[in-house]
Amino acid sequence: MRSQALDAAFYARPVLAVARDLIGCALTHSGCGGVIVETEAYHDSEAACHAHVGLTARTHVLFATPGRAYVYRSYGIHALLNAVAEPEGVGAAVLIRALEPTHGIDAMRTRRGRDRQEDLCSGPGKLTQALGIDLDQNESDLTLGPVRIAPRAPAQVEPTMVVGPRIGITKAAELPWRFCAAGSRFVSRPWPPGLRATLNGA
DNA sequence: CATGGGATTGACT
DNA sequence: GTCAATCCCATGC
Repeated sequence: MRSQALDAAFYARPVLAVARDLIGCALTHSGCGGVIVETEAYHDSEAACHAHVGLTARTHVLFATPGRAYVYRSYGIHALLNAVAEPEGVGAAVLIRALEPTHGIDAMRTRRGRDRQEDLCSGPGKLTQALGIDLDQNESDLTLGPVRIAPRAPAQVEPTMVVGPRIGITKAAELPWRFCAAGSRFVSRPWPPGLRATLNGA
Protein backbone atom coordinates (compact mmCIF):
# COMPACT_ATOMS: atom_id res chain seq x y z
CA MET A 1 0.00 0.00 0.00
CA ARG A 2 0.96 3.54 -0.69
CA SER A 3 1.77 6.02 2.06
CA GLN A 4 -0.43 9.04 2.22
CA ALA A 5 1.31 12.40 1.88
CA LEU A 6 0.97 14.89 4.72
CA ASP A 7 -1.82 17.35 3.90
CA ALA A 8 -1.98 21.14 3.96
CA ALA A 9 -3.54 21.17 7.45
CA PHE A 10 -0.39 19.55 8.83
CA TYR A 11 1.76 22.38 7.47
CA ALA A 12 -0.68 25.16 8.42
CA ARG A 13 0.26 24.89 12.13
CA PRO A 14 2.96 26.84 14.04
CA VAL A 15 6.31 26.27 12.38
CA LEU A 16 7.98 24.90 15.54
CA ALA A 17 5.32 22.20 15.80
CA VAL A 18 5.73 21.35 12.12
CA ALA A 19 9.53 21.17 12.47
CA ARG A 20 9.23 18.86 15.47
CA ASP A 21 6.57 16.65 13.89
CA LEU A 22 8.48 16.20 10.62
CA ILE A 23 11.12 14.20 12.49
CA GLY A 24 10.40 10.55 11.67
CA CYS A 25 8.42 11.31 8.49
CA ALA A 26 9.52 9.94 5.11
CA LEU A 27 10.77 12.23 2.34
CA THR A 28 10.80 10.79 -1.18
CA HIS A 29 11.65 11.90 -4.72
CA SER A 30 12.16 9.90 -7.91
CA GLY A 31 12.40 6.52 -6.24
CA CYS A 32 14.80 7.69 -3.55
CA GLY A 33 13.99 8.60 0.01
CA GLY A 34 14.63 8.40 3.70
CA VAL A 35 13.37 9.21 7.17
CA ILE A 36 13.78 12.81 8.30
CA VAL A 37 16.14 12.97 11.28
CA GLU A 38 16.97 16.69 11.44
CA THR A 39 15.03 19.92 10.81
CA GLU A 40 15.22 23.63 11.56
CA ALA A 41 12.38 26.17 11.85
CA TYR A 42 12.43 29.65 10.28
CA HIS A 43 9.84 32.39 10.84
CA ASP A 44 9.51 35.89 9.38
CA SER A 45 9.58 37.39 12.88
CA GLU A 46 13.30 36.58 13.26
CA ALA A 47 16.24 37.81 11.20
CA ALA A 48 17.66 34.47 10.07
CA CYS A 49 14.54 33.77 7.99
CA HIS A 50 14.65 34.79 4.34
CA ALA A 51 11.06 36.00 4.74
CA HIS A 52 12.24 38.55 7.31
CA VAL A 53 12.81 41.08 4.50
CA GLY A 54 9.17 40.82 3.47
CA LEU A 55 7.56 39.92 0.17
CA THR A 56 10.07 39.72 -2.70
CA ALA A 57 10.45 37.58 -5.80
CA ARG A 58 12.53 35.18 -3.76
CA THR A 59 10.38 35.02 -0.63
CA HIS A 60 6.82 35.10 -1.88
CA VAL A 61 6.53 31.32 -1.74
CA LEU A 62 7.30 31.44 2.00
CA PHE A 63 4.14 33.48 2.49
CA ALA A 64 2.07 31.29 0.19
CA THR A 65 -0.15 28.35 1.03
CA PRO A 66 1.33 25.82 3.47
CA GLY A 67 2.72 22.56 2.12
CA ARG A 68 4.68 24.05 -0.76
CA ALA A 69 8.40 23.48 -1.27
CA TYR A 70 10.85 26.36 -0.97
CA VAL A 71 14.10 25.39 -2.70
CA TYR A 72 16.90 27.93 -3.00
CA ARG A 73 20.56 27.94 -3.93
CA SER A 74 23.04 28.29 -1.12
CA TYR A 75 26.62 29.49 -1.57
CA GLY A 76 26.15 29.24 -5.32
CA ILE A 77 26.40 25.48 -5.14
CA HIS A 78 23.78 23.65 -3.12
CA ALA A 79 19.99 23.43 -3.35
CA LEU A 80 18.34 23.53 0.08
CA LEU A 81 14.83 22.15 0.62
CA ASN A 82 12.23 23.69 2.94
CA ALA A 83 8.58 22.91 3.66
CA VAL A 84 6.45 26.07 3.84
CA ALA A 85 4.48 26.22 7.10
CA GLU A 86 1.93 28.38 8.95
CA PRO A 87 -1.23 29.79 7.33
CA GLU A 88 -1.04 31.75 4.09
CA GLY A 89 0.28 35.25 4.76
CA VAL A 90 2.84 34.14 7.38
CA GLY A 91 6.39 33.67 6.05
CA ALA A 92 7.69 30.48 7.63
CA ALA A 93 9.32 27.21 6.61
CA VAL A 94 11.09 24.13 7.92
CA LEU A 95 14.55 23.38 6.53
CA ILE A 96 15.06 19.64 5.99
CA ARG A 97 18.64 19.10 7.16
CA ALA A 98 19.23 15.32 7.19
CA LEU A 99 17.70 11.95 6.33
CA GLU A 100 18.34 8.37 7.25
CA PRO A 101 18.46 6.79 3.76
CA THR A 102 15.95 3.99 3.18
CA HIS A 103 15.14 3.79 -0.56
CA GLY A 104 17.14 4.11 -3.76
CA ILE A 105 20.43 3.97 -1.92
CA ASP A 106 22.44 2.94 -4.96
CA ALA A 107 21.07 5.86 -6.98
CA MET A 108 22.01 8.16 -4.07
CA ARG A 109 25.53 6.75 -4.06
CA THR A 110 25.82 7.50 -7.76
CA ARG A 111 24.53 11.07 -7.43
CA ARG A 112 26.70 11.76 -4.40
CA GLY A 113 29.83 9.97 -5.49
CA ARG A 114 30.14 8.47 -2.00
CA ASP A 115 29.56 4.99 -0.63
CA ARG A 116 29.10 5.33 3.11
CA GLN A 117 25.44 5.50 4.03
CA GLU A 118 26.19 8.22 6.57
CA ASP A 119 27.58 10.43 3.79
CA LEU A 120 24.51 10.37 1.54
CA CYS A 121 21.94 12.60 3.25
CA SER A 122 23.67 13.99 6.37
CA GLY A 123 23.28 17.65 5.46
CA PRO A 124 20.79 19.93 3.70
CA GLY A 125 22.87 20.21 0.53
CA LYS A 126 23.75 16.52 0.54
CA LEU A 127 20.21 15.23 0.72
CA THR A 128 18.95 17.32 -2.19
CA GLN A 129 21.86 16.08 -4.29
CA ALA A 130 21.23 12.48 -3.23
CA LEU A 131 17.51 12.67 -4.09
CA GLY A 132 17.99 14.69 -7.27
CA ILE A 133 16.05 17.70 -5.95
CA ASP A 134 16.98 21.05 -7.50
CA LEU A 135 15.61 24.55 -8.06
CA ASP A 136 13.04 23.22 -10.52
CA GLN A 137 11.10 21.92 -7.52
CA ASN A 138 10.84 25.37 -5.93
CA GLU A 139 7.18 26.21 -5.28
CA SER A 140 6.09 22.65 -6.03
CA ASP A 141 3.31 21.14 -3.90
CA LEU A 142 4.61 18.66 -1.30
CA THR A 143 1.12 17.19 -0.91
CA LEU A 144 1.09 16.14 -4.60
CA GLY A 145 4.72 15.47 -5.52
CA PRO A 146 7.05 14.80 -7.17
CA VAL A 147 8.69 15.65 -3.85
CA ARG A 148 6.50 14.16 -1.12
CA ILE A 149 6.53 13.75 2.64
CA ALA A 150 4.62 10.84 4.20
CA PRO A 151 3.59 10.81 7.87
CA ARG A 152 5.04 8.51 10.48
CA ALA A 153 3.32 5.17 10.70
CA PRO A 154 0.34 5.63 13.06
CA ALA A 155 1.63 2.97 15.44
CA GLN A 156 5.04 4.60 15.65
CA VAL A 157 5.69 6.68 18.74
CA GLU A 158 7.06 10.18 18.43
CA PRO A 159 10.84 9.83 18.47
CA THR A 160 12.90 11.22 21.30
CA MET A 161 14.42 14.51 20.17
CA VAL A 162 17.38 16.68 20.78
CA VAL A 163 16.76 20.43 20.55
CA GLY A 164 19.44 23.07 20.09
CA PRO A 165 20.49 26.23 18.27
CA ARG A 166 20.35 26.34 14.48
CA ILE A 167 23.53 25.77 12.48
CA GLY A 168 25.44 27.95 10.06
CA ILE A 169 23.62 31.24 10.66
CA THR A 170 24.81 34.54 12.11
CA LYS A 171 21.50 36.23 12.85
CA ALA A 172 19.16 35.01 15.60
CA ALA A 173 21.66 32.23 16.24
CA GLU A 174 20.55 31.84 19.85
CA LEU A 175 17.08 30.44 19.15
CA PRO A 176 16.86 26.70 19.91
CA TRP A 177 14.96 25.87 16.74
CA ARG A 178 16.91 22.84 15.55
CA PHE A 179 15.36 19.39 16.05
CA CYS A 180 17.18 16.06 15.75
CA ALA A 181 16.22 12.45 16.28
CA ALA A 182 18.17 11.55 19.41
CA GLY A 183 21.10 9.26 18.80
CA SER A 184 20.82 9.18 15.00
CA ARG A 185 24.11 8.69 13.18
CA PHE A 186 22.67 10.41 10.11
CA VAL A 187 22.41 14.00 11.41
CA SER A 188 24.49 16.72 9.75
CA ARG A 189 26.59 17.47 12.81
CA PRO A 190 26.71 16.43 16.43
CA TRP A 191 25.13 18.83 18.89
CA PRO A 192 27.17 20.59 21.56
CA PRO A 193 27.18 18.18 24.49
CA GLY A 194 26.84 20.91 27.12
CA LEU A 195 23.91 22.73 25.56
CA ARG A 196 21.73 19.84 24.64
CA ALA A 197 18.24 19.47 25.97
CA THR A 198 16.09 16.47 25.28
CA LEU A 199 12.39 16.30 24.69
CA ASN A 200 10.53 13.10 25.22
CA GLY A 201 7.92 12.16 22.71
CA ALA A 202 5.03 11.96 25.11
C1' DC B 1 23.90 48.35 -13.25
C1' DA B 2 27.56 46.77 -9.44
C1' DT B 3 28.16 44.79 -5.30
C1' DG B 4 28.03 41.74 -1.28
C1' DG B 5 26.42 38.08 1.43
C1' DG B 6 25.14 33.65 2.45
C1' DA B 7 20.15 28.19 6.24
C1' DT B 8 27.21 24.43 2.71
C1' DT B 9 30.50 21.15 1.47
C1' DG B 10 34.86 18.97 0.68
C1' DA B 11 39.69 19.42 0.36
C1' DC B 12 43.61 20.77 2.54
C1' DT B 13 47.28 22.51 6.53
C1' DG C 1 41.50 23.82 12.48
C1' DT C 2 41.17 26.98 7.67
C1' DC C 3 39.42 28.11 3.13
C1' DA C 4 37.71 28.41 -1.72
C1' DA C 5 34.03 27.29 -4.97
C1' DT C 6 30.06 29.65 -7.18
C1' DC C 7 25.32 31.95 -8.19
C1' DC C 8 21.00 33.93 -6.91
C1' DC C 9 18.99 37.85 -5.42
C1' DA C 10 18.34 41.96 -2.37
C1' DT C 11 20.17 46.28 -1.91
C1' DG C 12 22.20 50.66 -3.15
C1' DC C 13 24.15 53.95 -6.33
